[in-house]
Amino acid sequence: MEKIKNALIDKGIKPTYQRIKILEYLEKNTNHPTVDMIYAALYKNVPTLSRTTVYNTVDVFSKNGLINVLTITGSELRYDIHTDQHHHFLCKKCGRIIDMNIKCPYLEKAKNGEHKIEEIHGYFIGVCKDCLAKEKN
Amino acid sequence: MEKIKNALIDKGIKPTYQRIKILEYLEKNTNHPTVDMIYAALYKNVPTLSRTTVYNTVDVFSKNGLINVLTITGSELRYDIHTDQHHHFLCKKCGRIIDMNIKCPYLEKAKNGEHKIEEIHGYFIGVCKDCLAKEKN
DNA sequence: ATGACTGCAAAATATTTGCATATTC
DNA sequence: GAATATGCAAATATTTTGCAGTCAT
Repeated sequence: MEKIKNALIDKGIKPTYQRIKILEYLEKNTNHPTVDMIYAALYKNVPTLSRTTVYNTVDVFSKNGLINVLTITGSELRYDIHTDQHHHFLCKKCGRIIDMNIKCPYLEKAKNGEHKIEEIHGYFIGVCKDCLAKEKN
Repeated sequence: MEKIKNALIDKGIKPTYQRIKILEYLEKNTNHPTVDMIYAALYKNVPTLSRTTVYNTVDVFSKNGLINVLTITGSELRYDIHTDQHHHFLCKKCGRIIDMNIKCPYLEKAKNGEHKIEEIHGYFIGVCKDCLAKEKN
């Protein structure tokens, strides 16, 4: 918890109790949670927590590059601890988002174009291997 | 209009007046419109048109591969006539979505992985060249 | 102490659903 | 004529906003 606190201070973000808990949750849960999943999980231990605070906090975190925002499902935003550039796979059966470790030098090259590119996102949609296995039964 | 009608029949979609008009609009307007943009534009000439019908129709079209769904902005879904695989650039200043003609064989290779991949999406976020030019003034 | 953060309730926005009517082949 | 599509109104879900009170340094 002290480590997370310092990570926030380093970024110039005031390390409030709620923010530390939210960042802690995002570091432990790499399943790309929604705001509501973060809220529901933390509410048990932090009953005064408000959804508004979760919205505010993920907004602050993403503006400071601590986390990424995924727009992949189209119905809600999902959040992801910022690590090395990676892509995502959305299973249309179970709804899980799975990390894909693919390097794509062609996308990187686009940075030399006429527009100023700040973020690169890649994602795939299909059926994950677990759901494929279930289908066979 | 007859050509669009036949395109729908070919896909096994009943070519109703509303559907023809919506597909016609999407062919002419490659600016990746929202449902509301489609609705507002067509409402002038088709006053009985309902937003529900536009939602239904883009759903039918995307399921039949006539159009693509873009989740890039996170606040609403946007639609794009299906052409060759291409990627998108979202300008965070003006909100425009611009087509990027980049081929990325590395993303294609992911199809050989353990998950069944049906769609490949890539997008970039940044500041477009027009907004960059304006900033300099 | 002061400026930033939190949390509640209400609002705004986007999308979905139920159902009666209309349209297509 | 049967099946499908349309359109309205109401419901749902997500996210944003205004504001009063609280907390961190």
